[in-house]
Amino acid sequence: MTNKELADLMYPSVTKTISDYENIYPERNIDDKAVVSRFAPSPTGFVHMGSLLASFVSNKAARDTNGIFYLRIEDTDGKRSVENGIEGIINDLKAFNIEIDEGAISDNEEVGNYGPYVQSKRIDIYNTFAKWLVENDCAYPCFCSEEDNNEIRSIQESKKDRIGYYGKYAKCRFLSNEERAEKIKNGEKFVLRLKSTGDFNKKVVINDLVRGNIEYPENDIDHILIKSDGVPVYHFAHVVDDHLMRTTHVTRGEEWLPSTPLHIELFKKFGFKVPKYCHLGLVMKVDEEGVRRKLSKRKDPEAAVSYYHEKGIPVEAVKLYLMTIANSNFEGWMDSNPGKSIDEFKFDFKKMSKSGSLFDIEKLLNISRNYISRLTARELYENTLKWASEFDKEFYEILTKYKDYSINIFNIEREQKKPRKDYEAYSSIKSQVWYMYEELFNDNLEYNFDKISAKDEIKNILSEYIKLYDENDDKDTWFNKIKEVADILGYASDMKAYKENPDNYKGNVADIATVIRVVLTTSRVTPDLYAIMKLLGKNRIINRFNKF
RNA sequence: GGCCAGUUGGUGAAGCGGCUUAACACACUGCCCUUUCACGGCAGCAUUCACGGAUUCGAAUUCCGUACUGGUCACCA
Repeated sequence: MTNKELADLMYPSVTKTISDYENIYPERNIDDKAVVSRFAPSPTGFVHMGSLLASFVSNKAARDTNGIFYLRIEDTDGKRSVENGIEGIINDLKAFNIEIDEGAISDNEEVGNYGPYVQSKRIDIYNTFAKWLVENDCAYPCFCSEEDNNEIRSIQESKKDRIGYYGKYAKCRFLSNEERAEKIKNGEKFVLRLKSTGDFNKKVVINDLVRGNIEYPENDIDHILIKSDGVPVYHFAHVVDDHLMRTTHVTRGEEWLPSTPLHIELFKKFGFKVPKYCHLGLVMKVDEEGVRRKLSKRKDPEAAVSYYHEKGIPVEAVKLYLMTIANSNFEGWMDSNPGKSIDEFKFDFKKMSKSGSLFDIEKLLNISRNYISRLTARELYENTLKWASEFDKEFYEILTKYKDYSINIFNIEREQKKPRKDYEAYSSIKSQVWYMYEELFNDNLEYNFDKISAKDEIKNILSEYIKLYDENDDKDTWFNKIKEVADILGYASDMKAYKENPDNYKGNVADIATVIRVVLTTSRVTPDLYAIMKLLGKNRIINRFNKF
């Protein structure tokens, strides 16, 4: 019995040939240097920080070269799929402005000429390629059960042999086509296995854009290509899809490095060009026990990109952070190109770190803080309002009710060359401006006084001060009045004099200012007091003085 | 256990054989500026690049070995 006859028996429904598909999906008509890259997640519903980095990087590489970036959904494992999982991923990408040229755009729609972009809809294609492999003696049906495989494994373990279905252990490889046909006709379940011609003692070189040349032993394992349910495994789908979709750059996590020799063998068997590989280091974190490990979807809330939305960290800040992890020269580039957009930065795979980088939330927050500080008061108001509408209803209502007032608050020491940097995320703003709103400045206030904390003395200072306060004062006059209070009550109004002889005074102007600040806001850390008092107005100031 | 990769300060990292008495950024500490809070400025923070050997006039940078960390070895991706 010929291979052709066996192939027909195994895949009776196949009507097309590989060359039919080559015609349907021709070489892309784009520049030689243009990168065709993709993001290929399982539809689990949300994007992991590591995948976001991968998609960000491959998107950037495509953009930089006027290439194509597409989204392919790898749903060959039903267990990993989640209802509306595709939409979840698309929304996450959208939120980060990662634009897709082709691929799935919702749970059941897609755009582009190289589809379907959902693997479960490509079974006919896979079968065609599978059939070709059988015909050309590159693959065979395997009838081994789970028990058979376990047995092989335990023999290998006891002999200290390499684990796997290969060489003499590949039982079904030695069946005749007649035997195979008979089993199939009897309705026996089978998987399709690669008939590997690799030699473990020979080396294959992976030319990785991130890591350079890596040598691996050739693959000699007869890997499963198509499962008994007729659905391909990742390895097979990767080779078929990335060839047919004319991918030039495969960007994926380094966990795929060990199976790359298998992928190369498959590409070569088909006579396809091997794409360029870019294996990225994993994104790590240090957990409570001080152990460095991969950022985990289950254990680490910050692994999910939705976490950054809830926190109110601007998308742009996250992108900036990702770029600093991706290419460490990015920060320097930013400094020497102030005001330029991240889009103008030229990304380079070769500058990526080979080792997994630790996810540094402090650094992210710092970037976010800087980013927010450069927004105008109005932009900050709009962004915060948008965030609050989703995550803090109370604050949303207040912001809506006091729009202009809120913008004035946000404008304190903003829109200047060196603005304040006190908001690290939209979610942290409320806790830093709450005292400006009467609705929030009510009972159970906790005052955080510093040096002066005796109630009588504070009352004293307040009553002296309120006699002098005039809300029409300019900043100098305003300050001089605080000095005046200092003098009256035995505090130093001149800092230099105070520093020379601190013992001559009860304290200094700074202490007086702190008292006023804390009574008005409960906090020792606030923006410019003068501006705050202007916004509060004299009536509320008096109320708060009395309330204390 | 086999195979592969990685290992520079608290963190992200630059470094590609002499320009490195190891850049830059974050964090931290101190000082200065200052009415407060910030911002900013300055200074400090690895005599040393996991360890051991080798090559070299010279090594964080090349080679070998060891250790550690991570990945992988599924009809998961």
